[in-house]
Amino acid sequence: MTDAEGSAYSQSLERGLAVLSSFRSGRPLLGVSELGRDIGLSRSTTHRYVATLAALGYLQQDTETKKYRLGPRVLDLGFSAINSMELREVAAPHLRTLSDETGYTVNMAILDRLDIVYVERCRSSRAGQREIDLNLHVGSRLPAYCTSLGKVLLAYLPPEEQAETLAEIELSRRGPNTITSRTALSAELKRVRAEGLAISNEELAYGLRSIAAPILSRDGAASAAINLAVHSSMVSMNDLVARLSPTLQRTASEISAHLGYRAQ
Amino acid sequence: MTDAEGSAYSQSLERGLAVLSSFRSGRPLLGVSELGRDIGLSRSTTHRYVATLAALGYLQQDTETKKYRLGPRVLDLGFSAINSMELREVAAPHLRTLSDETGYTVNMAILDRLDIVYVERCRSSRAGQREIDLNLHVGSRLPAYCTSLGKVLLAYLPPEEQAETLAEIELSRRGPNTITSRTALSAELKRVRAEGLAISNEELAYGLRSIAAPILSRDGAASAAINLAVHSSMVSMNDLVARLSPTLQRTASEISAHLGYRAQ
DNA sequence: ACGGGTGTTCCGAATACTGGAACGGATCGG
DNA sequence: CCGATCCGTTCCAGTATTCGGAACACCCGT
Repeated sequence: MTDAEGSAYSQSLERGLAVLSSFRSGRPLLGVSELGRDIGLSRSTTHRYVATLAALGYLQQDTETKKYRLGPRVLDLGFSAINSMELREVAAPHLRTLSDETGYTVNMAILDRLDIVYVERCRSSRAGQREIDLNLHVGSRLPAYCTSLGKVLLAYLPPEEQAETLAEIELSRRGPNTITSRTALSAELKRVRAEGLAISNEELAYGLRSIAAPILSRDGAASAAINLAVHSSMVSMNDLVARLSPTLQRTASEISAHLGYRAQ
Repeated sequence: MTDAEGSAYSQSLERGLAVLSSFRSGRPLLGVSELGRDIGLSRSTTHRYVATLAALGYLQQDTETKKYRLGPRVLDLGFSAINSMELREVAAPHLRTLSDETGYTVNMAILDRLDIVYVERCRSSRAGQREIDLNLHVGSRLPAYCTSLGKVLLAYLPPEEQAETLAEIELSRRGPNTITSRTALSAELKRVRAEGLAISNEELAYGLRSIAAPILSRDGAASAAINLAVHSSMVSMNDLVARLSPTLQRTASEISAHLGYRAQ
């Protein structure tokens, strides 16, 4: 096991982060033995990582059970990540305006391999409205291929990268209209790229419609995408595209412009 | 340098996390040399950590500048942290209701040593209202001693722990009414504990008023606090306490009850 | 009292880590 | 055009750091 990953690699760091990553949702409290079993390390080794993480504030030990939970220090990391995006800062006020003007929920997401990751979210201020939730919040992940945000982001990938990505995607059915054929998806992405607008009509889940537009950076790449999400009982597809897409696209262009993008 | 921290400590993990932590707000793009200088490591050693973090998706290399930025993987960590709190899930709907009822911004925070960390935030839906922002969002930190949330959390600390914490706090002036004497703060905390309500009248910043109440867990400790924040031009102090504190405290009690707290 | 679970500590062995040196590229100013 | 100087990256031998088995103290249900 001399150098499987190349010599420029820190085993300890990888293992320590593996410990940290074991604390996903649904497993908030973990013990040393349990963690060791998960990762495949002895209890003593695991304990050293855990102790280190605890000393640094990334983990906290529960005084009763002696098990560990994530510490507040971990929040810092996550939010440095979000805030290090000038993107988000620039976009936030535009998104709020868009949400207020339309009365619908607005989201912004980036692409991480096959997933999209929500980085900003403005819920509709319209009280009493049927909420589309799915337990979505900043940081949530969804598969790219069946969301309007994801399709925009995929569409603007450089050709080779897009091909590689598409090859990895597993096109499982998620909603009534999920695209399950690779050729159909490829064609759809071409269309999205041409129009600068992606539409998802119940591709992710029943009752869920959305349209999305790209945020373009200085070099013309899509660094993020924004969408408008509505419940199908509230807005028809025609209405969504005809009435709301201009506003959405205008907002996207404004944000792009603020980020230094110049249309040629 | 044999064992400064005790033998149960992983140097590599600490250093790797130090690399990650260097990416705070305002420094989104860092190079290997720069990082090495910050932490006090050679470029080669730093590079190994950086390469490891990049391979795992915690960092991304900018193709142009060859510098590194935080990767989406870091978001996962932060959000596992937040979501691993049943606290937050239980509280969210109550906070939304409270915000809708009152029309003001509602926050929830926990204590991390001398700071409070926001873990949930419901902005006032009342359009056009003067926004109190200070660039606050989930994950933001503020000093505990000059915020209503912080004073509640400090007030409910076990006596010894409270004493230790107070000893560490630096009481620098932040707003017109910041408490800058340790004895005054101690007396104030006693009052807060007795009343179950903390008030901050321009202690953190000019024009900022808030009241906060504790969320109590099964063992009677304050696991979090919630507040109502208003602009001083909008609501008088009397109004805030007389009209809004009952609603705030009721909401706090409801959340506490949901978490298993039983008043005796 | 027992067996099996836990978190924790200790230790010698060994391996994964360290940092100086060197390479290749980019960017600068002369 | 050319050194000078920064950068990220790779290589390497020496050793500090990490490894995991064993043992301890503790808690539990039997």
